[in-house]
Amino acid sequence: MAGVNKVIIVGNLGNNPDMRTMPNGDAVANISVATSESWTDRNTGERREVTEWHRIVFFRRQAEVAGEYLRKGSKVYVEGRLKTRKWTDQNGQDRYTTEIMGDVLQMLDSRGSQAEGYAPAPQANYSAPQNNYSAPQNNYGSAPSRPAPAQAAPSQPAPPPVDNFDDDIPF
Amino acid sequence: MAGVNKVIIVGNLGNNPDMRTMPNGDAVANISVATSESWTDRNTGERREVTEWHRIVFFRRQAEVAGEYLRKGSKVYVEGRLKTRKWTDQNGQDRYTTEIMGDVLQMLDSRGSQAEGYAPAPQANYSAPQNNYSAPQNNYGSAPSRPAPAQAAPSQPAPPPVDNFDDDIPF
Amino acid sequence: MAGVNKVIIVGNLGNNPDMRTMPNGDAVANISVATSESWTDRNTGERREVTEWHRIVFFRRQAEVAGEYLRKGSKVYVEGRLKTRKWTDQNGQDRYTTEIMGDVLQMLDSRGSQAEGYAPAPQANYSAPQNNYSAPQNNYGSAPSRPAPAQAAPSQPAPPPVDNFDDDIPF
Amino acid sequence: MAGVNKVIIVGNLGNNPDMRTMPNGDAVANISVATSESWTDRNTGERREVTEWHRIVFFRRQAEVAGEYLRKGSKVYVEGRLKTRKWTDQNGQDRYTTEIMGDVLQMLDSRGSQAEGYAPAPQANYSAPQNNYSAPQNNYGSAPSRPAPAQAAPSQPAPPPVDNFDDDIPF
DNA sequence: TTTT
DNA sequence: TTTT
Repeated sequence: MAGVNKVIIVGNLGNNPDMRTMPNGDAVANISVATSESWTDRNTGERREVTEWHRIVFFRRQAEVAGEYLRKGSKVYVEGRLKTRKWTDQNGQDRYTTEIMGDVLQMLDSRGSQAEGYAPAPQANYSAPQNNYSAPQNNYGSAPSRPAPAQAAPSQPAPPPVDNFDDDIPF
Repeated sequence: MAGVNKVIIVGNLGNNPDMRTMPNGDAVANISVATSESWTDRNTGERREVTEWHRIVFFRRQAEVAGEYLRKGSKVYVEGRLKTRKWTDQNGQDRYTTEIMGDVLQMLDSRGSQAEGYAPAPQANYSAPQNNYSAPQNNYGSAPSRPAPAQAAPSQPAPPPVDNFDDDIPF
Repeated sequence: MAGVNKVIIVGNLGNNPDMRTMPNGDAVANISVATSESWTDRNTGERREVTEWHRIVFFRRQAEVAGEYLRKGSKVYVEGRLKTRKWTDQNGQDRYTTEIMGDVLQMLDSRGSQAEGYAPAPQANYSAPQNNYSAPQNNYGSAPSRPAPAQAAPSQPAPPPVDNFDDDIPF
Repeated sequence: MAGVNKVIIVGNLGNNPDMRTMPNGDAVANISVATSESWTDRNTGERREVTEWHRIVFFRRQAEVAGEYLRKGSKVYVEGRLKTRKWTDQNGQDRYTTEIMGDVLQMLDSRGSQAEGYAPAPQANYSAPQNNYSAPQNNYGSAPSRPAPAQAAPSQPAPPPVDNFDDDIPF
C-alpha cells in the first residue's frame, strides 16, 4: 500500500522502563520520553518552555535491550510509528491513546556517564503486580560494544571547504 | 534545550480540511491523514492491512494553502511534531488527544491529476457553526469532485478542535 | 517547487570543528561526523563494522555554537539537506563533493561528560593558514540561555498498557 | 554500534531507472532523483531555484519494483542512508561519490496518473548495448560494467555504478 | 536529467 | 516523570 508513518524522538526517560511479557514470552518495554521546546513569549519577552511526553513501546529484542540498559534519565534516539490504541475506561467509555511503536532504539548516553549513573533497577521495578517482566536468564551479554568514538579522521582527501561565497547561495 | 520531536507523514486526506480562524485572524487548518501498513498474517497466511489516522494542524500561511489546495483524497507529505492536548468531555472528564503540529506541507498530487480532479470544496464545508474560516477572497464554489481513496473517516470520536487560543501557546 | 531533501545524522565528531568566516562576517563551521553500521558476515560469521564519515556545514549562529561547544568526539544530532558542490582540483579537473548543509544542531553529550571532556580548542585550531575563523569579538554570548526548569508533570491518566495480545496484531 | 545515518528524499526521477544485476542474480536499480529549493534573492528580489540531484541505489526486491514501476518523471519517497564510494578515474586518481543506499521506496504517483501515464519502457530501454536489465535471471558474468551514462549528460561525471560485489558489503 |  |  502507500503511506509513511514515521516518528523520530530524541529525549530522556522520565522513569525506568516498564517491562512486561507477551503470552508467547516476548518482552515488551514501555518507556516515557520527554522532549522540550523553548521559545520567547512575544508579549512578555519571557523565556518559556514546554515539555512533551511520548509513550513508546518496544518489543522483543529491543524491549530486552531497553530493560537492561535504559533507566530513568537515560537519553535515547527512537525511531518508530504512530499508533492510536482504543481502550475502555472504568466507566465503560471508549478512550484512545496514541503511542509510538518503536522500530529503532539508540542509547545516547556516553559510556562514561552510563558507567557513572548506571545501577541495576531496584528489584521492585521488576516485581510489580500484573504481568511484569521477569526474564528468566536475564544476562543479555555483557555490554553493547562501544566503538572508540571517532578516533580516526576522515580518510577522504579534503576538498576545499565552503568559503567562496557569492551573494546568491541559497542557505 | 534538548530533544527532537519529529513526525513525517505521507498519506491521503480522509476529508476536506476543517478550516478555522484564530482570534487574531490567522487561519487554522485541521486535516486527517491516513497511512496504512500491510503485512502477511503468520497464522492464516492472509494479507492484512491496518489504516492509521493522523490529526494534523496547520497554522497561518500553511493553513491557508491547505484550505485552498487540499481536498479529501489529496496526497500530502507532512513534517511536524507531536503534541498531546488536554480537553474536557461532556461528562466533565479530562481527555487527551495527540495531534501533529504541522511544520512542513508538501502537496504530492501531480499537476495533471490536480487539474483533472480539482474542484473547489462545497460552500457547506466552510459554513460550519463555530468560528469558521472565511478567508477574504475565496469563493470555494460548487461541486464535490474528489474520489475518496480514503474510504472510511477517522473512527476516533472527534475531540474539540483547537480553537480557544490564549496568547502564549508555543506554536 | 516540490521535493524533500532531508538528512538526519547522529554520530561523533572526528575532529574539532573547522571554523571559517564569510566575507560578511558570518561564521561557518565544517564538522566531520562518523556513523557506523555493524552486521554479521554471512560467510565467516564474523562481526563487521563500517564507518561512514559525513561532512556537515553550519552557518551563522549554529556555526558559532558548533565552534564554541563541539570538540573532537562530541556526539551530535544533525538535521540538514544534501548539497553536491563542484570544485576544481590541482590538476584543473572538476570534482564534486557531497555535503550536508546543517539546519538543526543538537548536542547530545551530557553536562557531566562535557565538563569532563571539555577543553577550549587549542589556539592552533583557529590559526590555520587560509581564511580561518578568527571572529573578532569571539565571546558569542556566555552560555546557552538557561530556561526555567520544567514545571509540573502533565499527568495523563494512564490508560491500560499494551498487554492483551491476540495473534494478529501488526507489530 | 552507534549512530544514525538517514536520508529522506521526495522528488522526481530524471531518467528511467538504470537496471543491473549482481553476480548472484539480485537486481540493482540506480535512480537519479531531483529535489528543488526555491527562495527569493535578497538583492534582486527575484525568485530563484536550485535543483539538487540525488543518486539512489536499490537492491533486490525493491530494485525489481523500481525497474518495473518507476519511469522518468515518476515521483517517489525514498528513505535510505548515505554511503561514499571510492572509485578510480581514467587518470588513475582516487575519486569519491556519495550515494544513497535505498531502504524504503514508495511510489507517489496516483493510481490514475500512473494508469494514464504509464507505459512499459520502450524495448530499446532494456536492450541497450552493455549489461542492461533484461529480466530476473540473466547473463550474470557478462562483465562489462562501465555503462556509458545514457543519452543526456548528467552534469556530474558519472562514476562507475556499484557493480563489483564481494560478499561482505554491508547492505 | 525531473518536477512546480 | 526526564533533561538543559
